[in-house]
Amino acid sequence: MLSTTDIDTSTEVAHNISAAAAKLSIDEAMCQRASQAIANNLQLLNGLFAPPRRMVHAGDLIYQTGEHFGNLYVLNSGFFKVVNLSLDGREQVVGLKFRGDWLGFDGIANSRYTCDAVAMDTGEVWILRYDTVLDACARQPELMNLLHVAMSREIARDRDSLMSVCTLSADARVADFLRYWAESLARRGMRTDQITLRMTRAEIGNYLGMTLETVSRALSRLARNQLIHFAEKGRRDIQIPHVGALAEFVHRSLAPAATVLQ
Amino acid sequence: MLSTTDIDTSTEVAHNISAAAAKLSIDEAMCQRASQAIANNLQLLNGLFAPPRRMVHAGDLIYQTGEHFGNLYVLNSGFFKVVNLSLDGREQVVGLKFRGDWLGFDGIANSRYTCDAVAMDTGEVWILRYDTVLDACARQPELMNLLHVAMSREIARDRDSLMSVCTLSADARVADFLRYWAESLARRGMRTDQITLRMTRAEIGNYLGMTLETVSRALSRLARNQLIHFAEKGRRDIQIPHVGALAEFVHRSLAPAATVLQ
DNA sequence: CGCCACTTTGAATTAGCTCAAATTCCGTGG
DNA sequence: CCACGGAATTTGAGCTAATTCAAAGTGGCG
Repeated sequence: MLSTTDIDTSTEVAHNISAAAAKLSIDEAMCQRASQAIANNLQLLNGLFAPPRRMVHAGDLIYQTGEHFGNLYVLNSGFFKVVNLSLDGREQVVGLKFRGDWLGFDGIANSRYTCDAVAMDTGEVWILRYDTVLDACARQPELMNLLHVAMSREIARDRDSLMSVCTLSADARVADFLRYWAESLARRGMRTDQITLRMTRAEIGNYLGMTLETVSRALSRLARNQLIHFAEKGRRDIQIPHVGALAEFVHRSLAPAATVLQ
Repeated sequence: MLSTTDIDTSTEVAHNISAAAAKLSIDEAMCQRASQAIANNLQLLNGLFAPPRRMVHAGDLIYQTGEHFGNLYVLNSGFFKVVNLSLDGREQVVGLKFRGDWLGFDGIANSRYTCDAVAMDTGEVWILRYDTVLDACARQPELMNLLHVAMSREIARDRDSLMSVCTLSADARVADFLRYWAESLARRGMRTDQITLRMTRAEIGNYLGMTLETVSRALSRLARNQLIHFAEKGRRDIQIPHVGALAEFVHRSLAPAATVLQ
């Protein structure tokens, strides 16, 4: 476990806790609402812009580091990864995107995209010209809010990723990754008992800041402890009998000693 | 070094490289422009809103996890940290903020702030009601752009943080942290040859995903190798003879073997 | 001036990495 | 439909970077 600095937060701690709880607890009703909200948002965008669509397949680039910025993208279906590239050749998966998510915000600041956006499966991307969106925003407060909420979510999610990488053990990080993936599906009305990872162990490891071997070992340990099961054939399909158990495991793995994986 | 997945980016690689280069190279002229741009932005905001100001001191909370969202904050002076809290009590420094930066974007998505924003020194914060900003945005494209650019920057910066933590060794991470801090000062027209860290080793370690001892050792190694010097008295003040040398060290530490710190 | 928080440094331990080999999977072409 | 080959995965063994634990040193502030 890594160090946690002691930062003064004496006041309103109880308030904090209950608010933080809101980050986590995921139930059926919430998922339905989330799914409906995503559908509504897509409908709103469709009504406003009737945007051109692009079908993509695994490996297709939506946009690329250094490319001139001009479009934002909204994902109607599919699974996508965002890959940061550094000068010295490092590649880092910094985000995963699903139906209803936006792509391209990183390009606004410098009129160039600062990462690659890559499809991990067949999907449909809606293309919105940023200029057009801005114009519409000025007239449609609802749209402006939608846009800001999307950016705000991305900021909050990125921070959670950093916290994961900085504070969790490898096993917990993998468990948390699966929980996040399942939860992302749940919020979009998809089943979560059986999920198909669209990423290799190497990609997962890259995203989580560990080697592919460590990912493999962590998955094996989770399976040995019944937190997940592999489908008979193919190790890309993973059964998650109870998503809550993964969250619980992450929590448990923070406790000083005692009950961890075998 | 951690794994880097092989992701297909065969096309336009040269384009990528030069674009990625733009992320890094920092020169005098660029800093002057950046500093001027920040001043202009602050002036614009002041003209539009004449926002109420708040003087803060080290340790003061600007806002707190769970608190109802209503304001955005613009930093006129000072140094600030953003701290993510998790249900289970983990604390993670997820961002550092300086003059011209905004605080509070994380609150837009769920009408509650999802982290704490804390002053690390004396400073002045401008308080903007989000409603008011939205109204003004609808009439002032320039303001809307300003806001989006600020959010976009934050997204891009968060990704860079994640990449640092995931791909760099402890020594390189500390060096990169110092480089980032110095560069942030440079972009605001402040001197960078002698900087004062406003964070304890524990806080730096938390931010970088390592223990305070590792931070201390890394700083000692950097000093031993003349990349930095400690002021005669007090280990909070650090001299950086040549910021570029830090970037070069980070780069060098990525090379398979050879020349690393002693 | 003395306390307390922060920092440094050392020694021992360990989580996760590297290297290596065996196995499984999947797409392709016969 | 099946055989083949390359890519992905698993697992083991040894190693190393970073952690933990401990103790001494230092500095700022009341």
